[in-house]
Amino acid sequence: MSNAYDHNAAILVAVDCTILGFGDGKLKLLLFKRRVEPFKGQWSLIGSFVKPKEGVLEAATRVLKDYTGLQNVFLEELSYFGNPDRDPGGRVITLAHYALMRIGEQDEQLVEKYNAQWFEVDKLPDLVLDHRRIVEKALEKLRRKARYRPIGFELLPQKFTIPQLKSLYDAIHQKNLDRRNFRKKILSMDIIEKLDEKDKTGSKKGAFLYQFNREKYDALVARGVNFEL
Amino acid sequence: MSNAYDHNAAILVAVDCTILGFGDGKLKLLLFKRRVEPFKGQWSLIGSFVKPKEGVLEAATRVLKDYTGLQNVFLEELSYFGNPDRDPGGRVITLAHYALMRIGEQDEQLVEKYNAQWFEVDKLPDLVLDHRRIVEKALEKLRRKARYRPIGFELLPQKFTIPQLKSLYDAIHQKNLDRRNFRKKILSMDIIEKLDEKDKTGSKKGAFLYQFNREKYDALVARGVNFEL
DNA sequence: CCAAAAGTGTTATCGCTACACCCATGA
DNA sequence: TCATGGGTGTAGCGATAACACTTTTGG
Repeated sequence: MSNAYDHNAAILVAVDCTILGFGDGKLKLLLFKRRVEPFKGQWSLIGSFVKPKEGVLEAATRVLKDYTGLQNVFLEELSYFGNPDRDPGGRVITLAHYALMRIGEQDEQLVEKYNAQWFEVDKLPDLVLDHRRIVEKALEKLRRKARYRPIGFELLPQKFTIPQLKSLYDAIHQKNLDRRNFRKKILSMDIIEKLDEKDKTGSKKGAFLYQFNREKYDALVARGVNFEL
Repeated sequence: MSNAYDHNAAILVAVDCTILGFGDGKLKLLLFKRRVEPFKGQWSLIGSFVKPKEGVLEAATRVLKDYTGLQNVFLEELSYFGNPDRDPGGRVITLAHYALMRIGEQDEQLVEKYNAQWFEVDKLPDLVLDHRRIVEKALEKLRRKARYRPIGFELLPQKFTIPQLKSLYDAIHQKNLDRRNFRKKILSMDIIEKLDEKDKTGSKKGAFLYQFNREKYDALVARGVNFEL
C-alpha cells in the first residue's frame, strides 16, 4: 500500500454493533462471546476491523450479517470511541453502530455458533473494553431518536397489538404511559392499520393486531414529525 | 509499533472541523485554503490526522486551537465519513466534528496565516473531497440539536438583543418566527437577564441587551428541556 | 415629522393530561 | 362467575398561534 499521506501513522479502525431487540416487555441486547485475545471468552459486542477497500457502514453491515444472518435491519452510526488506551491489545478506534431487530429473526445456527445470547438491558453482564459505555450511549440515542422518529416499529413483529407497542415505548422511555392517551395518539398519526385478527397471548379477551402502513410511515419520517409520547 | 492485532490492515484516521458562526443575520462557515496535495489551495475544512497517542476529540480540539486560537468553544462529534474512495490521496477515514463560535473571537493572525474566510452557508464555494456533504450534515445536526438544546447562545456575543437572538433562530430554522411569541417563550424560560444597556446598531430606538444566566442555562440543558420555537 | 425597528397583551385553538367504566373470555 | 387485560370518551388545562397598536429616535 502506498499513498500520498504515508508519512502519517496509520491506526486500526474497527466497527462494533450494538444489537437491540424487544421481548417480554423488556429491551434486550444481543451479546457474543469474544473470540480473540485479549479478553477471549468474555461477553462483547460484535465487531470487526474495517478492511482496506471496504466502507465503514459496509463493514458494519457485513458484521451484522455474519453474526446474525440478517440484512436490511435498521443499522445506524452511533459514535466513535477513540481513546488511545481503550484497548490494551493495541491502538484501535472503533466506530460504534446500533441495530434494531426483531428477536427471533436472527439465524439460530449462527447464534449458537457464536454463543450469542439476549440480555435485558438492565441486567447486563460485564462487558469487555468500553463496550458498556457503547451500550449506554446506544440506549441514550435510542431514547432520543424515538422522540422524533417512530423507531419502535423496527423492534416489533410485523403484526403487533397496541398494548405491545405501548409496552415497547414504556420500556424505551422508562415510564408508564396512559393506555388511552397512547392509543389515541398513535391512531391519530394514521400510520397503523387494524387487522381482523386478534392476538390472544396477552389476555383472555385478546387484542386486535395491527400492522403499519409503510408509505404513511415513511412519509411521516420524511416530514420529521414530532413523536413525543 | 507492535500490537496484538498487527495482522490487520491499518487505515489513516483524520479529524475535520466544521466551524459555524453567525453574523449579519446569516449562518456562516469558516473555510481554509488547503495546504497539502491533492487539491492544495482549494477551500476546505480544517483537519489533521489523529496522532498515535492522541484521543480523537483531543485531536479535533488541537486542530481547532491551532487554526483559530480558540479553546473552550462548543465542539462535538458529527459523523464518520469512511467511503474507501472518498480521498484520492489514500484511504482515509475522517471523523467529522462541528464547532460553534462567535465570529470575531478567532485569532486574526492565525486566520490570516491560513487564509481563512467566513462564508454564508448558502453561498459556499466548491470544497475539496466530500467536505460539502460534511457541512450539510453539520447543518442538519445543528438544526436538530437546536430543538432540544438552546445551542444558539454559543453563536452570539455575550451581550445580545432579543431581536438578534430571534434572527439567529430564523437563520437556523429557515423560517420567520413571530416576534412577540418568540420573546414570550424565551423570557418564560428564565435563562436570560436584561441589562441596562441598549444596542443601537439595529435601529434608532435601540434594543435592550441581554446576557444569559449560565447556571439556569446549564440546569435547563441538563434537564433536557424542549426548545422548539 | 416620519421611517424603521422595538416593545407589549389578548383571544382562540389545539393538544396533552387525567381519569372511570364496560367488554370479552378462559379458567 | 370472576379475574384479567382490552377497549372507549370527556372535561380541564396549559401551551401555542395569530394578530395590531404604541414607543422611541436618528435623519
